[in-house]
Amino acid sequence: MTLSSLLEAAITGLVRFETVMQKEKLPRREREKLRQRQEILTAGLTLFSEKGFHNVSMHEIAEEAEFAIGTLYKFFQNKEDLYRALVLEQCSLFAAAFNEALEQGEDEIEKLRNYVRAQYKMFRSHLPFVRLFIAESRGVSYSIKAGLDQELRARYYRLLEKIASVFESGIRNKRFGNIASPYHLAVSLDSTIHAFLLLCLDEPEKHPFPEDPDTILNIFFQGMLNG
Amino acid sequence: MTLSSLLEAAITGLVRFETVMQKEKLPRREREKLRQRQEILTAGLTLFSEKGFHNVSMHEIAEEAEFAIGTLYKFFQNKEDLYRALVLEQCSLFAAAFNEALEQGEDEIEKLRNYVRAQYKMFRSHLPFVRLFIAESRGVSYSIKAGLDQELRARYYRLLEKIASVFESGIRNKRFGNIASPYHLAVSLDSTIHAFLLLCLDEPEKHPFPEDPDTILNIFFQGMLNG
DNA sequence: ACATATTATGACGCTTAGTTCACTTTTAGA
DNA sequence: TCTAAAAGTGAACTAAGCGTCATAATATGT
Repeated sequence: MTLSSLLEAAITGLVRFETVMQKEKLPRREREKLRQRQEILTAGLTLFSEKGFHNVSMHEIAEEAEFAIGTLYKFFQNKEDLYRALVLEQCSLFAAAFNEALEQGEDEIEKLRNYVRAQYKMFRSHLPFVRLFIAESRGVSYSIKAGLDQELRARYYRLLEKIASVFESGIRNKRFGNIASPYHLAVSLDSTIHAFLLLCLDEPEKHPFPEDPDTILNIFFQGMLNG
Repeated sequence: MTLSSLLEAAITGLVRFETVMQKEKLPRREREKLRQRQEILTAGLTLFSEKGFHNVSMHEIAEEAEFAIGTLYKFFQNKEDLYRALVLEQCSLFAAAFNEALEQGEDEIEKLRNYVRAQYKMFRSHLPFVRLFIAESRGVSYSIKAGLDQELRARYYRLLEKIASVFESGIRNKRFGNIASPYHLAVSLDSTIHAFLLLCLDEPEKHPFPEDPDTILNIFFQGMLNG
């Protein structure tokens, strides 16, 4: 397995990056390179999340990562390439966590609870990336969007389908009432979770994220219409 | 009433811009200036929404608006100032429409229906701005964020409070069950509407926005838990 | 019609930042 | 130890675009 195919796999979301780094027995030099690459990405993440894509220069990233500018260009074709790699890698972590959560759990309700928990957990443990992503995953550059947004959007739709399939299965076996299309329910649940996380990001003490996932889920589980 | 105070009012969202332009009897030259200003803003909106803040130059805006660059600087201190004015003006239109919607309607349910309808209506009639806002309201530049984001966030929180008050009143007079805090319900409803609109923006034929507002509202009105 | 004030213009200066590449340093094998 | 290849470096090149300001055009009042 070559370095580039490993990177490819990591980027595609098949393998977690850490796993790649630890498990595979690459020649020492290759492992070293991979670690350096990672350090550059980390520096980039830090800076991008603090100041935004357009307000961070390659010089800054180089300085933060303690490399010369030229070195960055040994790893990444250009600034966009670096950014793209960074975002895709992080997104893969998120995707893996969410997919896993939706597969764990006895019944549909438990799967959904796990999903809410996973969102919160990833959110908390990856704040810089969350900030970066929320801030400008969509607005960075229309040329980046072309390559990156498409891939990410496709992934997001896949995730929505997966959530929808949980609702669908719950409706099929009568655990849930058939109050709306599974897809609509998925969209609604997911956006609600995000909204709560966003508010929490803004002012954690004013809008704390509910510890109990049912605080959110009950909005969907219990109807509010009387009479 | 001076020009600047009128602009101030328009920006603060107290008066619609068109109203300002038509009703008030300003000296001819002043009205002319206002129209020119508006033309520049429109040019800016078009370009920003197509290419994003950082990929549009002042030269381009000048060309699109058919003015010389220097002229833009007679109206706006700099590029950020222009952008800020643009966003605030558009946001005021949205705020006015949403607030009005939430005030019209016999009961709480009708108010919420009106709100959903208003969101869709504004969305459809202001697509360029929607695109711009979604794409990079947050990621433009951290210096803009400071001034603009704060103001807009405050407005958004006010809107959420207003939606929450509708839920609260509905719960108080027993029309709604007390299944979650009014604020949580507001957050959830609003984010759901946005999510639907967003999907619709991406692929209108695949994710059409539901004509009937109850398609969305029923997710909240009718609980889905059986047994 | 003329003079003066106001407004519009766009070539140019200056800064910033992405990228390159000739050179230095390090590594690895003979 | 020596040498060739690989990796690392950062000064310098280049491009882009913001904002200025001296000048031209236009409007206003006499």
